[in-house]
Amino acid sequence: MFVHVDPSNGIAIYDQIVRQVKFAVACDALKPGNLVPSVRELARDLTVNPNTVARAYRELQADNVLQPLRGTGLEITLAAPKKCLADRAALIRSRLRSVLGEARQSGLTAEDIRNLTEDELARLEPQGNQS
Amino acid sequence: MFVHVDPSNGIAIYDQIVRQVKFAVACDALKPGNLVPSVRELARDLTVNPNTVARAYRELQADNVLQPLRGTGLEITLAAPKKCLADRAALIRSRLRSVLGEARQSGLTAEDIRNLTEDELARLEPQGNQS
Amino acid sequence: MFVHVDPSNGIAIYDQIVRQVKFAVACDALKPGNLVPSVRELARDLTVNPNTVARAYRELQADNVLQPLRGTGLEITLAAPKKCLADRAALIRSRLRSVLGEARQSGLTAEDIRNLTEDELARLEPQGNQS
Amino acid sequence: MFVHVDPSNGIAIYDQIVRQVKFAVACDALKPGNLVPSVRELARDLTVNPNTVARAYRELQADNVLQPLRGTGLEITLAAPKKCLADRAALIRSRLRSVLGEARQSGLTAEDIRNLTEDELARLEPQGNQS
DNA sequence: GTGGTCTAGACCACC
DNA sequence: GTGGTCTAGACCACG
Repeated sequence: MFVHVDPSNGIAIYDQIVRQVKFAVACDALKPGNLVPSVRELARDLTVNPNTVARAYRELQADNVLQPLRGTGLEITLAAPKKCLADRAALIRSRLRSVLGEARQSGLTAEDIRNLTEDELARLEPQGNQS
Repeated sequence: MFVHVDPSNGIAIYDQIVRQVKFAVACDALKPGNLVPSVRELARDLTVNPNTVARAYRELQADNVLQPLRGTGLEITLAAPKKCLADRAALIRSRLRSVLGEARQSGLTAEDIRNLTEDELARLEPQGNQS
Repeated sequence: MFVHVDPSNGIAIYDQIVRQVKFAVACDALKPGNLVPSVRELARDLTVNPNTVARAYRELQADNVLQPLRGTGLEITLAAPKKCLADRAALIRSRLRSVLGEARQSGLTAEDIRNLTEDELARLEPQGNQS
Repeated sequence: MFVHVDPSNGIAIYDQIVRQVKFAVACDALKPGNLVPSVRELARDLTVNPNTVARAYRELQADNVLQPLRGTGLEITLAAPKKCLADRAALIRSRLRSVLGEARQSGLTAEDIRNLTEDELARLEPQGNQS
């Protein structure tokens, strides 16, 4: 299963589902034409209210990531991978911008920030080396 | 005045006040022993309910940034500057870590991230050049 | 129900609630994962304003005793029992120290204090014999 | 001077003055017939609002610790020493009772409490050995 | 239903 | 004048 939710981490559950579906699409774990689990099935697996799953799927349809397949379920759209990758990149860029802006405001020099970044990149290398 | 709030930016008003006071302390704009504006005065200036300001000040007391002088007002504590600087640094480090982590997960190479960072730093240079 | 408040005993109502919840946790009457009564329910039971209960619960969250389950309620955290027991012990130790210090300052001998203590312990024995 | 106030320790300033005068009387540092400093003088020395000192003296008169000496000032009454000692003893007894009660409620045995008490008494011995 | 935020207005003790 | 507490009632997002 590609979704896990934590009801006590502050992020809305429906939003956790939305993000993880998008992430799975961005990673090619879900490809266009694949069916996502039914609302009831996913709700049971996550021990979550079906309304919550339905809301997540509704948002994913509004975002053109999912589309209904008449009488069958919801499938990943053709446009989804491109969209999810773009969304993710835009999100990262905006978060990076905001944290760098705050860092500068706090009096860190550009050099300080480069060093911090290298530190953190070095910590990340060993594991997720998808580059 | 060192506080401005935007009631429609998603962040709770009381929290905007908390953050800005801490920021002002971190910047030495507010020093230990200084009195912050009274609850009523700040509420009037921000056209916000006094309870909202009081809540912000209460949280700042819980964080040991403000200290009551009975019948007189609230003053910045001696420990505040150290605390606010440390908080700010820790916050930036953790946010940087999380955004870099996500960037790597999304398949960006360390080099991609360095380039993105340099782009954003270059955009920030002209203005807030406090380094 | 594990909370009773006395609006006229000098201690703020929200603080009475905070203390009693912590006490209930320290006594294992509330265990990690248990939900506390909803803000509105407890407010009704105590015939107190919901904001007052909400404030108490907010402080308990700040103290890492309660944790929100979005849309569901507030649960006792895993760390709560340890924290509440430690808090209580530390509180008692510090109060005992301060009263003994004052007693000595007032010219009571160690023996006087021992006698006073035994008197009071004897008065307490019959009732709350939880030892 | 026998009074020191800390405006930021949570206890009302007027109350700090009241307590310290009573304590000085209980210790024989102030004896019946001694004059206390004038309101203005004490207010200047403590850099405190004269109203605050006046209020403290008013309470001390109400408690029959001070009495006006026509056109001269306020003097310690004859009854003051006995009263201050008794007050202090009563206060200590009630605080001891409350902390012991809480300790028992928390599950400490009488023996635990005796040990705690001995520990704290031992810590106090070296210094204030007025017994 | 749940908690979170905000407004409005009251009363208190303290300086 | 100051902060602290409490009440009352509104609106929001979430499940």
